[in-house]
Amino acid sequence: MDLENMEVSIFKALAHPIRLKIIKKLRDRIYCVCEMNEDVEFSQSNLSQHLKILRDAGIVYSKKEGMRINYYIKDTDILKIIDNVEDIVKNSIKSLNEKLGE
Amino acid sequence: MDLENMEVSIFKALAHPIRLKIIKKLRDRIYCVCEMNEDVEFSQSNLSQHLKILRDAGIVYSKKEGMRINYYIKDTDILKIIDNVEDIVKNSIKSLNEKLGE
DNA sequence: TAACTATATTAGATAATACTAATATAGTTA
DNA sequence: TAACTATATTAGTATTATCTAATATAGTTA
Repeated sequence: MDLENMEVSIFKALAHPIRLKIIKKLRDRIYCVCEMNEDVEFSQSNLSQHLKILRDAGIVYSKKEGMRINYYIKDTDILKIIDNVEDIVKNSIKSLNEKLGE
Repeated sequence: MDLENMEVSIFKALAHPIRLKIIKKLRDRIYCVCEMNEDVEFSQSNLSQHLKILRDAGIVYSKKEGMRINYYIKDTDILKIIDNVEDIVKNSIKSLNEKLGE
């Protein structure tokens, strides 16, 4: 796979509400799959598939620890991207509100 | 649309090789649609549809200038994200090569 | 070793996205 | 005003992604 496609596959991995939520959770601390499964509205197999997509994109990795499999952010640089996109959205809403208030 | 979904729609917009290529072109200078169409392997309507997706995501905007419609990066903060993802991919390849060389 | 726990994988249905070809729009030049 | 240029939109098809349900794996405890 070439550079361009690797970049696209990272964006694809980020481009889903469930996966974005998972990454944001892992920003704060480690989670095992069972914990993630708790506060999630969809099936266990679906969560597992999303985790695989994140693993394949090189964004997270998993480690067996005791009974559980814990997930970690692999490349914390990815968090910069998340921060950036959060800022972009917040700013675009802010400037929209300013326009409406004029 | 809530914040989370706006973030996802930005990532979705970035998650396609053609659209990523368009954004990278526009990083350097303004392009009209006709120019973009030239060095592109797919149909004009397809390009137009991708441009619409980028417009709808708030990443680019278009302006009629003379006969042409020129495209611009709307929010240059988006370029930081592109830069970040390029770095992430380059670094991951670099560290992979280092591991192989050990 | 049987039952249990935690997680992953597969198969198949449904939904979303991307593509091409055809058509529409709107401004321009002959 | 007819033909032309640049771009957008629509319709239909093909491809890809997502979801659920079922099944598999592998370690653990009774």
